[in-house]
Amino acid sequence: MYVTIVDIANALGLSTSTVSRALSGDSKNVSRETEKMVLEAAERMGYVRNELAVNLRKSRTMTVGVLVPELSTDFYNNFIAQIQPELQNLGYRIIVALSNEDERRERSNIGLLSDFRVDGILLSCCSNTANTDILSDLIRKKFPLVCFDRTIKGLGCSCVRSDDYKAAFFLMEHLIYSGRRHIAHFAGPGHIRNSEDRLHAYVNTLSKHGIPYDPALIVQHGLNPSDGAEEINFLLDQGITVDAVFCFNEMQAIGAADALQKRGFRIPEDVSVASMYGTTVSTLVKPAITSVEKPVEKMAKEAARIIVSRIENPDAPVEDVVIPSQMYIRESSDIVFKSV
Amino acid sequence: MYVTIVDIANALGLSTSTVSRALSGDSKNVSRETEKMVLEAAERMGYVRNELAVNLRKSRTMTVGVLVPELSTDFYNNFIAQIQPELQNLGYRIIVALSNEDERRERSNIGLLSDFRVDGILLSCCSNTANTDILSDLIRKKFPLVCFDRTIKGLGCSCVRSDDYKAAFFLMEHLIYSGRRHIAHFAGPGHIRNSEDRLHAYVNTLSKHGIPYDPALIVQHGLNPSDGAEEINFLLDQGITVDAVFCFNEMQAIGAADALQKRGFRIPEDVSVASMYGTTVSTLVKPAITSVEKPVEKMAKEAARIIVSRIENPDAPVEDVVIPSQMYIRESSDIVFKSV
DNA sequence: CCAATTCCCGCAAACGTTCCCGAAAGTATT
DNA sequence: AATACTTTCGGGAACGTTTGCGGGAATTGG
Repeated sequence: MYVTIVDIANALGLSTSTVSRALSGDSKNVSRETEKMVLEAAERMGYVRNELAVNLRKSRTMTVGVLVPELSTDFYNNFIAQIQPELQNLGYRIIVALSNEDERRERSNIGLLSDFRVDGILLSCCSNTANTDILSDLIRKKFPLVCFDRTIKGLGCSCVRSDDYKAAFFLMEHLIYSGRRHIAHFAGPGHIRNSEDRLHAYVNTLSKHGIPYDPALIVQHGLNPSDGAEEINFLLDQGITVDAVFCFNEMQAIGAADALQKRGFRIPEDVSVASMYGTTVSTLVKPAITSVEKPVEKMAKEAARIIVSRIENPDAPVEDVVIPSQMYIRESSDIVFKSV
Repeated sequence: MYVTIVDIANALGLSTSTVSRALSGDSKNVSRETEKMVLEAAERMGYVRNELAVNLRKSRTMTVGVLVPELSTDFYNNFIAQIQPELQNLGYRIIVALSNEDERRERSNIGLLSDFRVDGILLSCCSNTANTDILSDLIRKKFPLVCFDRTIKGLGCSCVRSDDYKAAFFLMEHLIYSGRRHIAHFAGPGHIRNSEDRLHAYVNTLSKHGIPYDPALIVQHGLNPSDGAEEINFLLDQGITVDAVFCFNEMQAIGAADALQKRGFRIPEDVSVASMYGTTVSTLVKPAITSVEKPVEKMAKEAARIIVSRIENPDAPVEDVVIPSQMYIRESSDIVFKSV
């Protein structure tokens, strides 16, 4: 079906070695003329090189697997869109696998990727990844693994993440400076580092500004708009006073804002809403949601750099790069603007 | 680095053939005991089978390439999320490549996928795909290729798409039945079938209802919110009367709605806005945008079925399945509701 | 007890490359 | 003119697996 270097060699009366060398541009081991001849024949005969055989021989695939929990968030598909050309420039292709926030599928995907002999894996674990045995196994074997965005504590692998703590801190200070005292926090899934960082920031910012910390204001439920609505209603139904909501993600914030408006609250006059890591959706919605944005391009660049450095040198030092985010104050919390 | 069947064979004093057979469950050529022995040894020694070698030997990769123009739209990432388990059930894995709406990258990605010897390609071409020579080449070679969503006319390959014509038709009738006569159309990129179908539906629905067709009401610009805003402003600045906007996509519609409101128009009282193929964003925005929704799961199911049928039988008949969509009337055009 | 099956298993070739090694010829150095 | 080096090429093993073929041992039937 396909034409191989053997066919070319036969057609030209050369050996496969020479053809192989000509094709891979090993110019100092093959004469100008034969090289040209081979290249032309290859073109004419419609040769496409079989990467399978190359990889088998070289035991490298020049491929990195990107394993993400989902693709529906802007962050992940932007990240993938950014990292692909980045790695392509470095000579690597990517293969994307997704776990749909299901730990079992995450495990099976890791198996799939290593079956495929990818040279490295870029991982953002799913929200309920509990047992990290396969991961530590990979790391022990010095397999190039780098975590991004959602990282796991105590796993001795390189990771690139945004500075959740600082971002959450600034967001909280913004709310506090605009006069809010009863700030609810809709938390994220328990064990991933991001949730913890944000929660710590929440607590610490309150204490820094001498605002009493009330555990009842922290709700942990889900990540969708409907969850956000439920969470705010849960608080209000108990008669708890809330003048600001600090959400784990954009979707929660949108749902909460909607529910608040339905109950007659004005945003931001009565209640401010802010969220971590908004995307374009935050700007399209009314009111537009105040949020911090993750520096996707930078994260992709760093992740690409680190993974190939690990691939090319398994003993490269473990890196933990954190990349600062940018806050965008929008209508949902822009009290100063409104009061002017 | 990795343990192979040779290692297992040596450790057990067997031949590689036997080990291979035991591992691949060829139970009638290997005794119960040896099979058990091999399986245990494999487990114990941490054997993972090298798919590269398998594929080289079998000249199959059990992989289908999914080539999409982008990942940021809900449709594409949903499609991928849906098709992955679908194909996994059929024994295939997927590798995702994206062209970023760039024809050159599309071409190079097709090269990449065929280098990789994927068994088939699922393609949604990018908006400016002009020369289809490589595609017809693939088809001529009986390479399993199926187009989805964005299809190209005259290419003799199987495709699965939604019924753009009918969907656009119903959307238009909905606008007309609610009393609209000056309906603008924000068109899509020229040569892809979808744009054409929608435009035809636009024209035909008007004529069916005896509404004069005014070319000035058709604008073709871009696909983003800002484009939608520009397009509506372009019309209004000329003094053209518009009482409804029929958009190619959701983002245009959101931008247009926003621009209309900024100019003091009420939606839907003064102007209705409707769009093809909205996603959850359409429901989050205010006003929520009336749209038709693509049946992603069904499309993914069909695409999976067709591609493997072609892989397993290259002479399978060419199929062109169209899948009906569902209209959701939302605030942006819900005049009946408002007037009651 | 012999012939015909059946059951296991090993041998070796094959998939399409790459790359080490050596051969032959030419070129430069002494 | 002998030596050393360079250039160009072919031979052949190797990557890890599958699989057709053949053969010896065990089982069966008469």
